[in-house]
Amino acid sequence: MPELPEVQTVVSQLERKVVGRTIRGFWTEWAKAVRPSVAGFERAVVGARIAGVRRIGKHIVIDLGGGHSVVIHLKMTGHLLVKDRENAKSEAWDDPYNRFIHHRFALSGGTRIEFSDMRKFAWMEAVPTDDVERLKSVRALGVDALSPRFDRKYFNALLDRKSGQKIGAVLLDQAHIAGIGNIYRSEALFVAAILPDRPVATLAMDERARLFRAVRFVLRRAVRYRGTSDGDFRDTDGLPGGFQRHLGVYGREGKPCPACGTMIRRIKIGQRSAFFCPRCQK
DNA sequence: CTGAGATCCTGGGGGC
DNA sequence: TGCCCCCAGGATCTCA
Repeated sequence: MPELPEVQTVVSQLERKVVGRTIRGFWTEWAKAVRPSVAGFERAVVGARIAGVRRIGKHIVIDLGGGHSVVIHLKMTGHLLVKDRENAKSEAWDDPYNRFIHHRFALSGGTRIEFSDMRKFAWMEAVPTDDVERLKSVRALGVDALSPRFDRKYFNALLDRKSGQKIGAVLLDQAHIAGIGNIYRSEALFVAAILPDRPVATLAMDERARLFRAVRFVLRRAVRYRGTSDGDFRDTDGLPGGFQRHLGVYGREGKPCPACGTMIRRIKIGQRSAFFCPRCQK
């Protein structure tokens, strides 16, 4: 599932491959995912030059020369695939991703961006660039987990406010810290050696400090590995990431903890699975 | 403010 | 082998 590291991987690759190109055409077969409407979207993007690509939490923002931006959320199974004349026949484009291409951008120079999404939860919206921050789903975000604004002070103030909640729930809430999803909340808590259902109020100062460092450490490391392809994440080349080989606990229920060999367990926190080692994490 | 549950989708896994 | 059911998951919305 695309979380911060996966989205950052896509954004970095798009920056390299499509900035400077002009959008020549747009096609879609799933209008529900296109806002404000297919016609409005087309008007904003066709003919515009791609000026830059950036990330806000798990959102991808493609800034266009004409004063508009395209905001994209990949949700669980969205993929952006960049195909050009050289790689169009690559084996990496095998199913299943090609089967679920619902939108396609034709760019200058024969390049295409194909948007595949098996579950059809992903969406994109064309808005004036000045209004990106005012988009409801962007405005609702807390501080990005890898931005300098996410610091110990912010984290401490947040935990002071959320003392009654479970730490696993706080990490997942995008309104507090943007970018952490189900994979990296479990991984960060494992690295910090803290149980996911600990009430925030029970965390000692050294545990808070450890968790803050663990969040940044895990996310940065996952970005370096081009994300986790536990399920179906693929980068813009159709290639899986590499961080799944370095997961400590996520998706490993019943398997031995890499640190101590104890069986990894799973519980529900905030309606979602949280994985942990009952021995390493306190 | 908080948490629970439903919703949006569809492939895949488990059970029979 | 085949069918049915349920689950996964990000985010939003409604309801208690």
